[in-house]
Amino acid sequence: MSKNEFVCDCNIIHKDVVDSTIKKMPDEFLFIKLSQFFKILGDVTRTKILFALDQNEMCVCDIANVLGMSKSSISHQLSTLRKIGIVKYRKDGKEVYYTLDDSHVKQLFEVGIEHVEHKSKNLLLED
Amino acid sequence: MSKNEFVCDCNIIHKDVVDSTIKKMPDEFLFIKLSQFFKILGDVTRTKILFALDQNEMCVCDIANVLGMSKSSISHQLSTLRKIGIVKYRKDGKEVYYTLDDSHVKQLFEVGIEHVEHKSKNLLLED
DNA sequence: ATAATAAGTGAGCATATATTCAACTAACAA
DNA sequence: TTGTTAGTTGAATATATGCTCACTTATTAT
Repeated sequence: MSKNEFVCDCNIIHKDVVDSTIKKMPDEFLFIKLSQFFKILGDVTRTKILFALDQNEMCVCDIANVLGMSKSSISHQLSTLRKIGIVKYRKDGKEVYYTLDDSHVKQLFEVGIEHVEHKSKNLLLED
Repeated sequence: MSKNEFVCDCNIIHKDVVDSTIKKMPDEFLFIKLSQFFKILGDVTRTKILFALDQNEMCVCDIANVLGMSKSSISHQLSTLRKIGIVKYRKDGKEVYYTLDDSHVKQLFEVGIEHVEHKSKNLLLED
């Protein structure tokens, strides 16, 4: 009787595969961190903000104008991005200037765009 | 009077920056597709499933056992992953075997893990 | 000091979504 | 045929989250 029979509502079909995969799985903490990071990129507004900041340093008002959204919503999102440390800012008078603070974001965009373009190409071929 | 004054509840601080950034922004469709793709990776369960499938081809029951979750929840998630085309499957008798169907996922994991490890290193330094 | 403006923030609302539960289908075995 | 098991699916529930609104803070100008 294996432990796993108590965990899931089905029998183990391939015990060897299951066991070897479990051994290779990183710990819970990494998965939580990893998915939290991807979740940040999983929102249109944040994706746009990050893409925009990758082009230029900008104040909140600038970003709001580029995206055509309210200062408040942008500020809320920037606060999210600040908390997980992928943007940084400097104050200058009344304005707060934001910049990208993560080299990985750019890399992820590149791979992500490659994916999107690859998939839309497939879509065309499927027609 | 610029168009943008009607779009946002604030004045444009840096019209040149705003305009040049707007020019560089890809169209809405790309942002939607891009964030949809990242959103898929922004869930702990899906991240684990994809990581597991990157190690081995597995049936639903196997995956459920590896993650310690119900068949039903895994099946729901696999359906999501199928719909956007990042996993594929083959039927063999009663079992359905899933595999990764996207080379980009692996790349994204690598960059993502790099990010997470970089950030946790920073966390240690800040103490 | 007072007014104006950039930015931040908490509450509330609307929407999205992850899991559970129960019912169902498909394939195999006795 | 009947029972068993792998997998799927729809509905319901609980939770998360993005935006708006109203208010506050900080800074500058008059």
